[in-house]
Amino acid sequence: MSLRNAILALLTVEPMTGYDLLKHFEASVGHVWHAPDSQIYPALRAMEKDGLLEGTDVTWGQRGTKRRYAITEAGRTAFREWMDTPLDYPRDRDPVHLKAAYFEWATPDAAALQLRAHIAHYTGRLEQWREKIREIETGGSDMLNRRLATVPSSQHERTIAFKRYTYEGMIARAEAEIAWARHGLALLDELE
Amino acid sequence: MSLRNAILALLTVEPMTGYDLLKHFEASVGHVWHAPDSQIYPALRAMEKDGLLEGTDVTWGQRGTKRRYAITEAGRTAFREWMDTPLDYPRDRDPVHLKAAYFEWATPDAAALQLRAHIAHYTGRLEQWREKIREIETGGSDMLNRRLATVPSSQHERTIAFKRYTYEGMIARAEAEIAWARHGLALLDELE
DNA sequence: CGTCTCATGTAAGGAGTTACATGATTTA
DNA sequence: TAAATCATGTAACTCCTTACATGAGACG
Repeated sequence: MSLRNAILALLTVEPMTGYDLLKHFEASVGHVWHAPDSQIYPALRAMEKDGLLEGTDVTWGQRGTKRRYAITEAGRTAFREWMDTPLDYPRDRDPVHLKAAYFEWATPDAAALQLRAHIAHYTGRLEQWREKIREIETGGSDMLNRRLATVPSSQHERTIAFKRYTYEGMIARAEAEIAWARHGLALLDELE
Repeated sequence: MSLRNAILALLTVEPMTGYDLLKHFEASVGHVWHAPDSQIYPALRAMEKDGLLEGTDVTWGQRGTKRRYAITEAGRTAFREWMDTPLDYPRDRDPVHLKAAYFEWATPDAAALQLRAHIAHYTGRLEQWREKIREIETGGSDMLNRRLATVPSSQHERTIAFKRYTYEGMIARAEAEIAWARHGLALLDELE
């Protein structure tokens, strides 16, 4: 249900088309929750059917139309409810650590390569998340600015703080992963 | 494909029935990769069909039979190949952090409750992973001992080191999650 | 006139969950 | 003899991925 709630979260700011949402998934929420077009469009139709959204056709250019979705009161309620409900934690299922447990079956070079890929992966993410925090701090985040415009200024601090807090968590995790992988490279050296 | 490889990893030690595997998933690999019976049994049949495993019916009690699966040479090769191949990293999709980004929509109490649940979740995992490391260190891990019996003693150090390394990674991650959630609780207090 | 962006889909398949089922064997 | 353990499934469903498709509008 997280996809639906990610969509609801974005639509609390303003009505959007599927394409708008797609772009926001790529540019902002996507750093925490990815969703491709093939998921978004059907989800929007289903959510409209369920009364969480209301879609209206908007003309686009000469002949074209696009569908703009607005969150309904039921949608807002559902989102608030989800926000107040504790999540289920899925059982652990971690391919990277599963593999690391059997590194004696890999060649040392292949193992090292994979640890370096792990570092590269999280280093890349780190950059992106740090960039998001920079955007938040400098007020350069479009989506956040539009969101702030919809809430009383007494809520601005909270709203900003939680976005920042989220990315800080992702960064801390990435740093832990990088440290672990570096430790693994050292271990491979030692064992050779 | 990780499920299949987790199964192959276990069967490199000795042939097992679906039920044996199920128990090992609950007790050892399951701390890194969970799999329920409804996944394991069909997977075993499919893997036998693909030539990765060879199943033989074994009598059990008076009338019963059970099927014991042994890894084939093709299975061993496939496992080694997987071990040498870098993983694809899935796109980020993290419900906890997604939610944290919109904590201003939750009541402060509900947000705090969820952060405490986060701490409780990872504290529990932490205990289990620490216990696994203790088992490894004291030689109290059945599965590891049986695995060690199948490899030359020159490989024992590596084999043990990687198991330990894996759980250390899980522990580091859990500690980062707990620290993040505590930070979140402090933040909620501050903002009130 | 071509290419990029905007716009929206379908279809097949893989992975995993939940619930529903059944029956033999061992052990207390 | 009852309960726990051993043993093995099926069916429906959700979520997500990958690939395949199409077409209009804007811009240079």
